Amino acid sequence: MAAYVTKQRRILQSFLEDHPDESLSAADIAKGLTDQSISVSAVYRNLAALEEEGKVRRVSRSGGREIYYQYTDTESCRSHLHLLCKSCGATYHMDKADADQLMQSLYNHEKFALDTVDTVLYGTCEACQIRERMKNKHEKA
Amino acid sequence: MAAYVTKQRRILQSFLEDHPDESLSAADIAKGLTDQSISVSAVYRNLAALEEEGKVRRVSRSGGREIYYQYTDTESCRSHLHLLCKSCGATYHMDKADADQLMQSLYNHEKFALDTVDTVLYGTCEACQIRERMKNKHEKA
DNA sequence: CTAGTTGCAAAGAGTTTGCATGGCG
DNA sequence: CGCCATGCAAACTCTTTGCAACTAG
Repeated sequence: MAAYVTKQRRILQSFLEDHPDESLSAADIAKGLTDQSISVSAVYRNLAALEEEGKVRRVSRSGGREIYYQYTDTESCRSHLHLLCKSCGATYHMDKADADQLMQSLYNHEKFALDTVDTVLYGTCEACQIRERMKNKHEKA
Repeated sequence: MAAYVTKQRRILQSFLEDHPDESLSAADIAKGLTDQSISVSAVYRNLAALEEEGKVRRVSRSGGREIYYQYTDTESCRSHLHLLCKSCGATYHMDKADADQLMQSLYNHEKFALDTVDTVLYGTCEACQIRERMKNKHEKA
């Protein structure tokens, strides 16, 4: 699958490493990589490869209208539930105990087996809540 | 927005009413409506209108690769967290108390304000878990 | 050397849109 | 009657693919 470590792959991966846990669209990535020698097709192909390797996670917002790629360096990530801020696109890890409790209650009450890889919880992170509160205040004034 | 109640709109809505809480792709819907007088564009346009009205919810699976529409008759739905079975596509409502507790812990521990409209929890429902267990048993045998 | 990878451009899938016609109220 | 919605086909966006040239190992 990832037999060769090509120049293009290194370019992409190093770009992603500079933006860990951010939500990047394919266009964002392509834009960040203009003037570096990598083609759009290579971006897509390597993104797909990295996704299979588990280093890149594909998420979507607003029911699939927007698609983002997120690079995650750490290995520990796969078992965590992820929180995605709709405002800034940053990803957070949910507290392990909370996640376990959620899975327990889901299983106990609805017999639903939660998939931690596919599930992403959307909302607003603390920084963005504050920012939005300030914006609202200004608008009202 | 939904000024006129046209024949096509009635066709679509009645089809959706026959498939409540199911995950239907645009193609599924179009297929189910061939030989009825409604065009693809009308399907898309009315789907978008129904979504704005809150009667249809757009969800996606596998990071936006697949997009589904779900019809929800009830009004009470908007405040619920939804569980989506990756296997059969059915939607379930999460127990209100569990949802509240989840939102509380998220807020207390990571100051994260969960958005119940955008968030969908993926996993496997009870029926599909049983079905998959049986399948595995047969494959091993 | 030889198989995986690249770039390009063409092909595809899925969805949206412009415009003339038709239908709801 | 006037405005909204429809159907059709063309346009669009995003992504994938075929193929010859290239390059890592």
